[in-house]
Amino acid sequence: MRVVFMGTPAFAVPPLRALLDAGYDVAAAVTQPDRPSGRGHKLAACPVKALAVSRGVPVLQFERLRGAEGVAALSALAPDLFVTAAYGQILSQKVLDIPRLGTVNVHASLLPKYRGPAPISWCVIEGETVTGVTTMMTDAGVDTGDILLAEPVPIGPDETAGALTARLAEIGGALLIRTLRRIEAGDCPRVPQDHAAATRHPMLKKEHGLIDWTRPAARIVNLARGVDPWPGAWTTLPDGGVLKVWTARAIDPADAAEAAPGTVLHADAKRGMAVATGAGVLDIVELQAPGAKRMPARDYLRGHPMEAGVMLGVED
RNA sequence: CGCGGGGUAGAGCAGUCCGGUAGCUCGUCGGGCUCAUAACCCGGAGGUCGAGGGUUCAAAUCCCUCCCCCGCAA
Repeated sequence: MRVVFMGTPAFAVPPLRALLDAGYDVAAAVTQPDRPSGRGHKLAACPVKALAVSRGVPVLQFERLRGAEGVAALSALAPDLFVTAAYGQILSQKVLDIPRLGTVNVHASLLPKYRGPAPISWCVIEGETVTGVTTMMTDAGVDTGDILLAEPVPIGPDETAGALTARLAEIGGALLIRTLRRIEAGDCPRVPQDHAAATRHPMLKKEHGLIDWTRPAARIVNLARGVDPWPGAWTTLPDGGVLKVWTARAIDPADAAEAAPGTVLHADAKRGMAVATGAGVLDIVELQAPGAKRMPARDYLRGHPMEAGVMLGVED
């Protein structure tokens, strides 16, 4: 079977590797164009491109895949199937019509829940305990196509989006191969989604990491997990600097503090850093100060004494 | 050439502007005190000050080059 793979970030790497290892004829890997990024605006190849290059798979990059140039280039490959995984562009009907067998997408949630471009982060932010990977036939909508196979995956209580992404990617690679085998065998299930039960979450933005101290501590813990490694849960220090909260736990203080949400209850190298929230207290375990790398809160406090009573996240 | 912050003992930092014996808070090791403790007291070990070059009687500190880390922006 002749396949064209489309994907860009790290999540798409295991699926592509699985295709190659399973012996599929991958005619090309399509990724988002290299963009100036990172410090110094260096041009960097995305993870999928890096893998494709190392395995000798031709790489195609289109500013607009649905443009005439993209359609022509893809048609010329005469593919049986498209496989997509976090590609980053919406495929037009004209593109979807190219492969004989259609387009299979690997999506990191149990559809129809968590449609959209950042399902893993949102699952963790929302405090889900189970998510999964779904393979589906891509149609003109976003994550709306018929479901092929799905595999539930439990989310660890302390698992971050980054760690979960790595796990789901591997599971997604295996599920993809099982899906293709059954398509080839002609016995792959295919059921329409229950659109009424669908939920959709947006692309993750920097602002999604902003901590609202009036929310319960447990929710802030989930936020920190869900936006790790990007964009990170953050709040502001009195001097305007940004303090990122990477790891935290919710505690139920016996001394039931009645401080306003955002108030630092204590912050020292011995006891760590505790902040009042809308419900419960947030014990900050790992944080990141301006210009520094992430580190245990106790380490940070050794060199940066902070007085109790400081307000975090106050208005500018 | 996108903008900015940083690299000093195992950890987190001060010292750099204005050159002159390497400091702080911890950790660690040994001793003491205490019914006890994340407590307290005494003592010790531990550092090519990111790398290389230059200036100087003298460089963590001033000048040049390079490496690495972080934030913003994408």
